[in-house]
Amino acid sequence: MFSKSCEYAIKAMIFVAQKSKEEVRVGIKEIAKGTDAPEHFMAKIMQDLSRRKLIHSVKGPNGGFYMDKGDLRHSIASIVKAIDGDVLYTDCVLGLKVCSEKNPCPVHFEYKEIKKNLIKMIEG
Amino acid sequence: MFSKSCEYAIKAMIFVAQKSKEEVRVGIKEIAKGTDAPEHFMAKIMQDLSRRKLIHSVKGPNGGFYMDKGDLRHSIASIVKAIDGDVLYTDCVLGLKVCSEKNPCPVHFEYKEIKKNLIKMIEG
DNA sequence: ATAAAAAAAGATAAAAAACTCTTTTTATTT
DNA sequence: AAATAAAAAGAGTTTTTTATCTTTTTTTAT
Repeated sequence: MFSKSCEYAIKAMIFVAQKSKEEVRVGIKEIAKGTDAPEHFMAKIMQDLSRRKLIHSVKGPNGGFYMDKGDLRHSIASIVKAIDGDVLYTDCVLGLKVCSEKNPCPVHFEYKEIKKNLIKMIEG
Repeated sequence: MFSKSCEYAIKAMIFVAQKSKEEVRVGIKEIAKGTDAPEHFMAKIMQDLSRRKLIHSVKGPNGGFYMDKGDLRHSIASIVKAIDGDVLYTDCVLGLKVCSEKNPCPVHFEYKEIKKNLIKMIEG
């Protein structure tokens, strides 16, 4: 459903969110350990999330990642969009290039409902 | 959601199913063309499907792939299971290793319903 | 200055996708 | 029957993508 990167990103955001409630900044090592993800891979993902303003970071000693009030309001959907793009929103489940209301794939209309729920889920 | 192989497999099965209604056997080339998939990659997938008895094949001149009455009754689910295994059935959407009723991920219960519908969709 | 941290760039490894070549089977032709 | 050719089956290689690791740079508190 989601890429590895995206799964790690979601885990990391949840992890940092919890720490941020305690007003604590967390370093990449701690995040990697707390989500059992490979440290350097996670580092790259955190950079992405920070570049896309889903999370805050401060460099230097005592630095680390944290989320402010605004960041905490972000949905899982915004993480997914940031990392995987919006394929979930736009693409046919069966991967057909031509799949639309007028030219539907065999599961088009059934999936339409499911997709709606999926989106509701990650935006909730 | 599904792997490329799986998407191709589904397309191929639909393609062959249509032809089989006309009592026609189709060769790998025709299948590849009809689904715009790479021919040799598709060949491998068709071998898989045939090995797993989801489709029939005959070698030699005028040979090709076809589906009998029984094959036509197969659901998309059986194709997915044959190619991708049953990750869809068993794994956590967020990819958590520990995710269960007792130890649920943040979307566990919401996804539970969605998964039910997804399964209904591909088994229908 | 020093050291601790993230940011950035780029290399390597693993997995998935795509391709090539060889073998086996079998209907058709001679 | 034997030879031929058409097709799938199978084994193995290359390419592409995704995931992971390494090294260097920048920032900043001490």
